[in-house]
Amino acid sequence: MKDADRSGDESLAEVFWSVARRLRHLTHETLEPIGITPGQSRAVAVLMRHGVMRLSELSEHLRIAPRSTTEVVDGLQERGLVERRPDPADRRATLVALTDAGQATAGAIRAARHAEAERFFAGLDADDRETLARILRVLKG
Amino acid sequence: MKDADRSGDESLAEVFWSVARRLRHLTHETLEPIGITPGQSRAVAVLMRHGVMRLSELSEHLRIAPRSTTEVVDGLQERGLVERRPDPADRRATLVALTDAGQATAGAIRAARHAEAERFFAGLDADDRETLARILRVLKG
DNA sequence: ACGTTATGGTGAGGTTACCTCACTATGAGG
DNA sequence: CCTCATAGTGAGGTAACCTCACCATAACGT
Repeated sequence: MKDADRSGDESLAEVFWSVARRLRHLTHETLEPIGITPGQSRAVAVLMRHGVMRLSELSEHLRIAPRSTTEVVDGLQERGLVERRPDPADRRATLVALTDAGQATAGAIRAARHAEAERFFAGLDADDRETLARILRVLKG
Repeated sequence: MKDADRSGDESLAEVFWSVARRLRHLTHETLEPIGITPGQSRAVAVLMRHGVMRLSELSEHLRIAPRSTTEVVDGLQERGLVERRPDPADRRATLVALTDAGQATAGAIRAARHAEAERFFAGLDADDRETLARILRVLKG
């Protein structure tokens, strides 16, 4: 009865949220052994890809408020994964840089994320994945 | 610069979250004039579709903890959209039913949601929507 | 019929991941 | 050098979840 219902209530948006929910749980599980939150993991990925940057710049990449970025960076700094340095070009600004430990962790995260994606998208063949990517890019706006 | 970056950092999962973010904001906007939260709206939809049910049953439909359902129902009750009644068959249980106002609001929600979906999925043709639905159902697990 | 165990709902309190507002220090333009 | 803008952060708030403990009631085993 429950299982029958569970496919019952669903508009496209509803299904989307079901999937989001599953992905969120999976991500949480994946990241927990590494001792990092999803938000922190995103920040590490950005820093890995683009290198040292200002806090404000990081918040643009993450698309969250600057104040929220402060918190993410605080968390990473506590874990010794990033460091703050003064920006020599602007004494108001703070640069955020991955430490060596941070770069090592970034590798671990990448591997874990990759494995997670494999598990999550296991039901889809290459065509479906590509189609999904295309459609999502449209919806991203 | 921002816009260029915004297409930069993205695995399939990242894009998925971007879309989720956009949908969340849009939904919030849609529901705000009606004075209802997204969670409450989901509950109303379930009640509209399946009629009177126990709180515990509602929490299964919503896939949230029973305690959380209590809160959603509290909110709806405050707004006069649902009422609680004792279950004649089990004195421990509480039935949740839409009031007349609740049913009227459900109609308004449906219309608003529909318009929202139109806006959100505007970039997709019928084929793409169907494909997306199929893929998401797979990912839902 | 009666003690044990399970279930339905909720109080209390916590978490996560965001937010806004106000403030300080600094920079930049007229 | 005075005014206005910008970078980061303290303080405090919110939404939507969660667990744990508890009470009332029900269901079961003997």
